[in-house]
Amino acid sequence: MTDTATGPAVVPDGRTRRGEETRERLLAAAIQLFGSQGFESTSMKELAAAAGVRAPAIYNHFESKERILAAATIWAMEDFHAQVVRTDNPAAGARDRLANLVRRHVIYQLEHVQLARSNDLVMDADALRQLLPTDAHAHVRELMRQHLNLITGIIDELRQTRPARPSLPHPRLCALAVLTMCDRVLSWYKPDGALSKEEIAAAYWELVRGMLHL
Amino acid sequence: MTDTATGPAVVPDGRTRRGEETRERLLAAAIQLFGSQGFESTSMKELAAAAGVRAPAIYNHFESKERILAAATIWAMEDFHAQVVRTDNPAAGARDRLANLVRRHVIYQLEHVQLARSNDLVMDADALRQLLPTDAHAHVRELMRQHLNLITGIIDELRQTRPARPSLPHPRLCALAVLTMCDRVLSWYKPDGALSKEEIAAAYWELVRGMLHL
DNA sequence: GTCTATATAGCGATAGAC
DNA sequence: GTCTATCGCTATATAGAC
Repeated sequence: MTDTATGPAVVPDGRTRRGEETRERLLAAAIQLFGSQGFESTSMKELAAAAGVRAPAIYNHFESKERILAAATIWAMEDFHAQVVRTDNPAAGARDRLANLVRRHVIYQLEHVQLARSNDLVMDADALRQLLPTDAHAHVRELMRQHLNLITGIIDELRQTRPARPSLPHPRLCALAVLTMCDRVLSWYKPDGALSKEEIAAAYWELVRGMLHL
Repeated sequence: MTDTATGPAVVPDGRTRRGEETRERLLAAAIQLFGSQGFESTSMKELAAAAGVRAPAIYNHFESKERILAAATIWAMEDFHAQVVRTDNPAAGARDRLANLVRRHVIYQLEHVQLARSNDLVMDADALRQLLPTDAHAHVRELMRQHLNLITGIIDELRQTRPARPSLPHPRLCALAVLTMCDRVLSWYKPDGALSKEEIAAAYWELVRGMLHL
């Protein structure tokens, strides 16, 4: 039917209701399977089974496997952006804004493991990014750009309000380092560890704080 | 013939010389292609073409596609370990040792892009790690463990020699953060930037230094 | 919308000549 | 050791009944 990421603008009637639910189950399954196994290693048959249908039924909702990747990626990126980036309060102090952005980023990764892993897989691998249709590619890049610009601006503001140590790298480099660290929290946090999510986030902020000499 | 990573211990005679060269070209092609496209997206035909042979000839050197991944991964990991980890001088001061480990790690990533990317792909993705035969998996894990232990020990030593800020996270957490940052340098360093490799490495050390309050 | 059945293509891997 | 030819299988995607 449609393969836009945000879904139809109209409220579905009874006739299309089951189709909508299947579409959503397919998207959820895609995020789960692509994130844990990778895109190429997941077959349409496997994906369909995870959503409770047969493989050909997928094509009633998405025109190709790549379009499923695009829809799932955009959905996951938008969710991250809404919960981490858009909750920033520009009226607050720069230091609090950065602390909250780092904290929400880390907590998000820990609370949405599969979703975050799915995002990372697409963000990291050039190969996967090339699989995305150009419109989805542009959409995702724009969201990443906004996030990076936000962090860079805050770090820049912090540097101007206090006597910056001259050896500290350029704000954009610092912002990239912070984002990279937050993105990769799942690669070293072991859920069986003794630390809670909040403790991990606090430790993370402590590291970032030191890194930027705040 | 054989698919060990280190190659045969004897000097090859004239008869097997061409075979050795083909094997090495296959390994180099595997690192290049797996690193840029991913394992699943690279076909045996493609791999063979990059090495200048036909697909069936691969099976004279490796018994399966997974064994190529294992040999290429171990080769790349050993190379990294030899150039970054084993060059550590235990007699030097802790701070210099850490600085050099960070610097060599960053420079290595920048100078061996494809190789590093290949390593990262295997290290990060659980899916890829599961593709490795168990012996290769154990080998790789042991190298990673040694590296992490080395960094952790140095950070621990640094903390004991100076009045540590109590809020700083556990040495192992700090070590993981440092390693993660170094591993991901390629995700944010754009080669078209104005910074040289040495400048990138210096900026990186500056960030790590601040993070650990050194 | 979902199904069974199928088309079409490419995959990893093998057989056997040279 | 490398080749041509091919096997057996699975992949994505489509056709048409319901």
